[in-house]
Amino acid sequence: MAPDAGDRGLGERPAGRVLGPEFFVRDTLEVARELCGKLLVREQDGQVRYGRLVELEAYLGPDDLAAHSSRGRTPRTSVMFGPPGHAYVYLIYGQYHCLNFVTRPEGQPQAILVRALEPGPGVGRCGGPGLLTRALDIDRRLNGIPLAPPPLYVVDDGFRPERVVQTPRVGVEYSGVPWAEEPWRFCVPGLFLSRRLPASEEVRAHRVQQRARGPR
DNA sequence: AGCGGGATTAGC
DNA sequence: CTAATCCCGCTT
Repeated sequence: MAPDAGDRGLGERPAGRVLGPEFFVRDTLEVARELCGKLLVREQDGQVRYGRLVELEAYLGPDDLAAHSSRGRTPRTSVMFGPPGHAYVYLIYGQYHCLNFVTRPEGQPQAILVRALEPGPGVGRCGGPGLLTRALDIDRRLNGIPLAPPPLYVVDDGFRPERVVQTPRVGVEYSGVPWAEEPWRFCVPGLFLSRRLPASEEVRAHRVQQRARGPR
């Protein structure tokens, strides 16, 4: 008899390597860049949904004044000060949740914000940090959990993006120079980004796509 | 106890 | 450009 796994539209775990603490403990900018193109997987009630990470921002606290951890350890930000490879989830503007991956060893409060996801199986529209968490039903219940299956984890399925573009981070103007200008937003050019890239990069991305499509 | 603001989004 | 919406962190 066929086992009932994979039936009823539950979906299956994507093939690949699950990224653990040894991946996230490294230099935050390096981790952010390498996360581009990896799969974010959400498991809930036996259901598996996932999408590909296409936009991430590094927050290098405590020195980085745009990072929550720059104001010291508080109940809200305590997870950022903890061990790597954990989810830091917080509520923003009273209505949206933002998902971060904690990086660096315990005591170094750095993290990577997930800003956009190219939707995969079971994932609807999700163009922005507050919308992708809604699409994957991620909220503060998941704050502080280790990134491991289940219920939330990252998979390297072997895909390597052709290009990764860096720009300044979004919505941190208040932190002032140089923090507001550091190019710590990492994007895989294409649709699904939370915001458009600088015009020069859009043109480049368009050319790359045309070349990939081929002439005619 | 009160107050101001925010790593966002949708709508005018 | 602005309202929505509420938790958090700091001041009183």
